[in-house]
Amino acid sequence: MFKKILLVEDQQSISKGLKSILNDLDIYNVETSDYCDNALLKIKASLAKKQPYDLLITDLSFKDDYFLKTIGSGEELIEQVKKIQPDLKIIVFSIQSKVGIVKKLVEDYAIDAFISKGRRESEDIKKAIQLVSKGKKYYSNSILTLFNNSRNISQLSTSDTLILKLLASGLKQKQIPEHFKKNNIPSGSKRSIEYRLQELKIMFGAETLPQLIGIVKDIGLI
Amino acid sequence: MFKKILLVEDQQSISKGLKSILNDLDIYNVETSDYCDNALLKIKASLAKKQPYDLLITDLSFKDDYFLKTIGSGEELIEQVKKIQPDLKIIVFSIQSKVGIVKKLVEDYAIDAFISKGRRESEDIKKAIQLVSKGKKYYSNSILTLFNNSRNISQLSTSDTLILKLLASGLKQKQIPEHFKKNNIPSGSKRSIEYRLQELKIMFGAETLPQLIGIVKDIGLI
DNA sequence: TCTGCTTTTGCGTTTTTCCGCAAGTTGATT
DNA sequence: AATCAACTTGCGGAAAAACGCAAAAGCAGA
Repeated sequence: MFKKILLVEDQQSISKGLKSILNDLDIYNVETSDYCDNALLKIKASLAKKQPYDLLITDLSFKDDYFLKTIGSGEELIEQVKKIQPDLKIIVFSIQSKVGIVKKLVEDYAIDAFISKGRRESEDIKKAIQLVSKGKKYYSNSILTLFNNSRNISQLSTSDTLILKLLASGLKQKQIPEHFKKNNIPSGSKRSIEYRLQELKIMFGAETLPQLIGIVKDIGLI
Repeated sequence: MFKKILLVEDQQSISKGLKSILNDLDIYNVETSDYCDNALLKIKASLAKKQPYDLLITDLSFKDDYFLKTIGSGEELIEQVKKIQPDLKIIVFSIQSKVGIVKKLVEDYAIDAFISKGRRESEDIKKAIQLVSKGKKYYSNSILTLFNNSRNISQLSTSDTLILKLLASGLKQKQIPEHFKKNNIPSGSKRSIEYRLQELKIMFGAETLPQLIGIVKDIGLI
């Protein structure tokens, strides 16, 4: 199991919550940092002292509170960390599972786990920590489906998420073309909406529209 | 604003999180209790000392850790509290928004706010506290729709939630009759499923099936 | 038991969604 | 400029969902 953990999270409540979950797993040596620059400094310092961390748990988005910050997101932090300590295990714990970012994290930075905040987060965290400590990967369920297909899912366009939001708000899919036209959004023909919903279903592994909405709600995409 | 608050919540992480949200509102005099019996004792004691609480924030479900507990749920706690201090404002903060329980809390015990944990909880909490301090009520969005209709929604049958779960899991609604038959669940004809989905849509104020699934996901019903 | 209400069920029609086909568009690569 | 792949769009038909109607079943209260 892990011996020295760094937790990077700016919302105090969440970081406290995570700590107590870690305690449940008999992990107590957890340091915290509430912004990325500070986290990177800590990692550098511990490397220099030859007492490196063996796990980094980080959020992706941080409040813009600090004047002197150079690293603004968990993504950048991970990029920097990989340069100085490539073997450090990384678990990302984020509310915004933007498909493109997740894909980049998994494929380019080879993060060891991705957990989306929300329902079942604590179970997910426990699972993730146990698996990662054994050298395995863990990606929370709904994220997993994103990688089970050949398509390029890096960028969900804003109009894709708009379609999903409109559906979740009660519009029938045949009403969406009208909405697109009214707001001068391109590519809004009936058949295009159908096509894109089809693609979205494939992308998220959904069989039906109701399931698709359920999944994107679970992921936190809308 | 409130001067003396009691927070009843057994998960330490959440109670810490709530405290920090309260701090954002410049509220610092918050006592906490992690099980119901203890909470009731505190309320009695403070009444006796003529320094009563003016707000109670409580969860509904608690872990079964304590040997000597007599009050096992937030619901029972509220029932007891109403007997000894009827004017105490009550905010319920719970993950399980079982429709029947919520309805009972609102209609029978006249709780001042109900917030379902999950997306947007901190905003909801802030809104709730501000409104309740002005003597108003606040029920988080998705719960509200439950009360905007004449129907008796106290009891969602288990097969109602089953239908919703099956839909969210990707079954087409025409496949549901087969599933009901296979598992010997009564009232599973195609037309019945249609009828009950119709009722559920009315109940939750949904126009379409995808929206219905979105709503029950938000509520945490499934 | 009778009465009135809700739920269940079947049937048939309308509406909506789904999807194949084919032609046109766009944008990147060679 | 030619090419290729992905996206857009329209048309039309198949599949599924939505819904009105009406009969039957179930159930609670007078």
